Amino acid sequence: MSEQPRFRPLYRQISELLTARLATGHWRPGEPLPSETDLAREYGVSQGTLRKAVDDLVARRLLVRRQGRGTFVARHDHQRSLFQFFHLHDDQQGERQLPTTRVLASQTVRASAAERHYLGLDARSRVLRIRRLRYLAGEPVIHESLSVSVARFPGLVTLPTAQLPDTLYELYERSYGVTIAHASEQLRAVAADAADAAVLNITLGMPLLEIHRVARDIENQPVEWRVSRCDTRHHHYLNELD
Amino acid sequence: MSEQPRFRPLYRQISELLTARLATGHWRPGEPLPSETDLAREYGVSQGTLRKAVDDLVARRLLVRRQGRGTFVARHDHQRSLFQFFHLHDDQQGERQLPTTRVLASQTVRASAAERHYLGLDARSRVLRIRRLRYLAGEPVIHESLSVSVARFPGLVTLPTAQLPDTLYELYERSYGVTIAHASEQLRAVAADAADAAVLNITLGMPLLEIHRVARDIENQPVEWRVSRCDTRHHHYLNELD
DNA sequence: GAGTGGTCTAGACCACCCC
DNA sequence: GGGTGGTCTAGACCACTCG
Repeated sequence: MSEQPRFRPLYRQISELLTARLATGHWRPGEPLPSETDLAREYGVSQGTLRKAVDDLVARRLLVRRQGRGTFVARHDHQRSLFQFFHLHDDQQGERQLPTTRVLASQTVRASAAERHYLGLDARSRVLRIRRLRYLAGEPVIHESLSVSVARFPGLVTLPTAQLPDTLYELYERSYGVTIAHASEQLRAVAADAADAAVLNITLGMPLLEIHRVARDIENQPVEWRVSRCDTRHHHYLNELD
Repeated sequence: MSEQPRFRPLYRQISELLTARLATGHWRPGEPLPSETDLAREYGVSQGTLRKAVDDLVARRLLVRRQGRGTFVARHDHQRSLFQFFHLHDDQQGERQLPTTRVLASQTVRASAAERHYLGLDARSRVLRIRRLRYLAGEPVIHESLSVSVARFPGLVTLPTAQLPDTLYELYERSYGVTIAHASEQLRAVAADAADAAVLNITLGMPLLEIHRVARDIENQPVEWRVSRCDTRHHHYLNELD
């Protein structure tokens, strides 16, 4: 009994066309789009309508406008990782920074039930599992495990772990044309297990902030599942409600 | 050396005028504003420009548009509390609901250093401190302490604790004309202390999700400081990143 | 100065709600 | 049917960037 929208405004249709075109990689990250007047002519609408469509993609951070220069396909640069995806802050309000990373383990295995569920995979799928330790200001703070579908990232398995960048989303985008557009996180408090204690240099059972994250691409398909366990004695997860 | 904006668009100026007018209570929560054409005429701008100004307040959830009916001052109803301010979800994706509440203690005291800091109070200010237990599906899940300035909420002190509603923001709005417009939260994992253990019916030292929240009014002045300690064995804090 | 995004207008028309 | 928000247009002009 779901309601069908009786009316789809023009700008909505156009924003969907633009989204689809972005998803196919027709324009690459960092590239400029044609000017608004050109795009408006191409789609046969006024500049105002075209702008409303672009507004939508800008709000979803798929495009970036720069006055006087043009409209560009958004990239996963440092700033975006920091503000959209990394919410852990130092308790002393110093300069924010992204963590550095050391890979602890990496293997390809049959997807577990949880991985199949969160990544939308079938029973025979294989995943690449990476376990890593992340440092802030030189101190180990995050013990993290993540999984991606091997089929979705062919060749990633053979990449030496030392060559994995700190921010994987840049790698997904640059090497595979996969753009992480949004993510949903579940937070809980858990007790440190033996593995956590060993690498984070803390005592067994100490409270950790556990973050489950499913990251999705432009078309809302799940791409990566990640569980981060964070030592919050000197850091906190910041969330602005507005 | 901060940059001065060289140019302030008309719609920005008007959205500021509208915001100021809302802050004074010129229109009350739930009330309709004049129609867009009337407001546009009043401010001497076109409907398009007036709409852009209103768009801004709608995005900040200060106003709500209802097609065919009008534009209304937003209210702190159930839905808004649930979606904007309450992020704790049951692990079994059932119907979401707001917690019920039992007040454990209530007192007025000199503001502590932390309270003065978070609420922007001076050394002699007094605060009302409330400690309460919040239940989801009948189970105690959140052990919460909150503080508000006595000066800001005169008379609240004398209200019988049994008459405090589950969602205080409705009370602030209805009885004092104070609208909570946004909040910022800091999350950490902590160990349950004796008081937590007693009321949440858990063991000492068990990991809890601690949420510090400063809630601010339309003019960005801090109104309430709150620390919630949550049992996350069967619940999680949900955050959508997009 | 040429080109881009950003603002603003006046007016027309559409979708929706309620009387 | 009358009023409200929502869409769309064509055109003008402004602010900004870069060569």
